[in-house]
Amino acid sequence: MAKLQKSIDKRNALIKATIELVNNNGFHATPMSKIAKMANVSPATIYLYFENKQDLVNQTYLEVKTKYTDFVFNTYDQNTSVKTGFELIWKRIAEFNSNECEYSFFLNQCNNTPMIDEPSRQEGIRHLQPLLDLWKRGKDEGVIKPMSDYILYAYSINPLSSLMMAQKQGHFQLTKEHIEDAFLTAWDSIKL
Amino acid sequence: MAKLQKSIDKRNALIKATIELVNNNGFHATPMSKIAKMANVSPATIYLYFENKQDLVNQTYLEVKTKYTDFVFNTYDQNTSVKTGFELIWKRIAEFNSNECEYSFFLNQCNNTPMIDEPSRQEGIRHLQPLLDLWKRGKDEGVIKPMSDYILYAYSINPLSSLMMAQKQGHFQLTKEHIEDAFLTAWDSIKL
DNA sequence: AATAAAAGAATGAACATTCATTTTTATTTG
DNA sequence: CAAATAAAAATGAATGTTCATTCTTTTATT
Repeated sequence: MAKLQKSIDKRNALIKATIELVNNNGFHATPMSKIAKMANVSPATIYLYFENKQDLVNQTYLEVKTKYTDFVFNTYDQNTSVKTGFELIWKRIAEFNSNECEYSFFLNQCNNTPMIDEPSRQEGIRHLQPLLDLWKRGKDEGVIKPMSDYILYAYSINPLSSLMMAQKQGHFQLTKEHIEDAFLTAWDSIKL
Repeated sequence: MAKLQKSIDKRNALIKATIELVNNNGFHATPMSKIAKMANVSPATIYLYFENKQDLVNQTYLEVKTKYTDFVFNTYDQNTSVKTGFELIWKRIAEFNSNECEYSFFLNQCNNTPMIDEPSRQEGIRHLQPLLDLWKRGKDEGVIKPMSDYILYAYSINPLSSLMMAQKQGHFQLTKEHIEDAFLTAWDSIKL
């Protein structure tokens, strides 16, 4: 195997291990030694790839956030109605939450704890720009309530995280119908 | 001051310090020594009031959750329409989130991380029973969508937490109008 | 043979918890 | 009521462990 590929594999294994361990134990209860063990690597090797633990978790966050937004905006087409555009994005988010539960859970934890440092957090938010642009257009066209983006987000996107969390904790099983209901509810709550 | 009173004061100071420090640093980045210092107490004293760190944070969680539900259901009257009942509860939750930001933030962090152990988490959930009962009645009367309580919660209650988090991070300022908008949105999203 | 990557063991700091004393409060006795 | 004693509460320092990070040596690649 080529040298570079081997390095990438190691880095990926480290990031994967970080996600799994942090999801189960939280950032501070996840020792570097365990991350190393799970990635089949010596603790010292982590420091060839990352500056320190904070850097490891920051980079993990940005990597996951990038996977998220790449997936979410992949099918998005700017040249549609606001509603259609929103539906495309929303359903991709739902799909991601459902299929990539580990990633979603990790992002959720990052968003709700002081685990990630501020610059990385800011950069993570910037990835959502296409959705904010769509909402801007929706407000201009008078089809979306003229509310703060934070409120729109809180009402239409965040519920998906809550559902995912509830599902992860085994409280119930999300079905296709749930998703359809939830989408209509989301749209109802932001449309004019 | 009476002896017992003195003890309660110490315990309260410890719980207050725990909330503040965990809010800012997270559970595992909050050493017992700092909690002790902030409460003006020796580290050893903590162990007179709590078994260990996990017990301290579990008890803090239940205490805050109790404050929350006591406040939230205080004005609630079962003998009203479902909508009125929901409005009473919802607006109290909004008020609590807004006025007791520290408590809300703490609860939010507890709900989104593996910080609290499962039995305490379960007990915390049980406190919400009156709201679940109201939803049951609403579904029976045909005024609330026949969806899982988790979805109802995700759509009508969780957004408040998101807004509170956004506000705490200084992204925007919640006003009376925001709250009113948000309530209508919440009701729209669960009513039939 | 030279260089780069990786490893395991070592280091030192931070931490949760306990221990040995001291201080405060309550109780008994003259 | 006051002095003496017992009990409880509180403390600062000590303990043993865990951990992030670094150092030195070994292994793989060029």
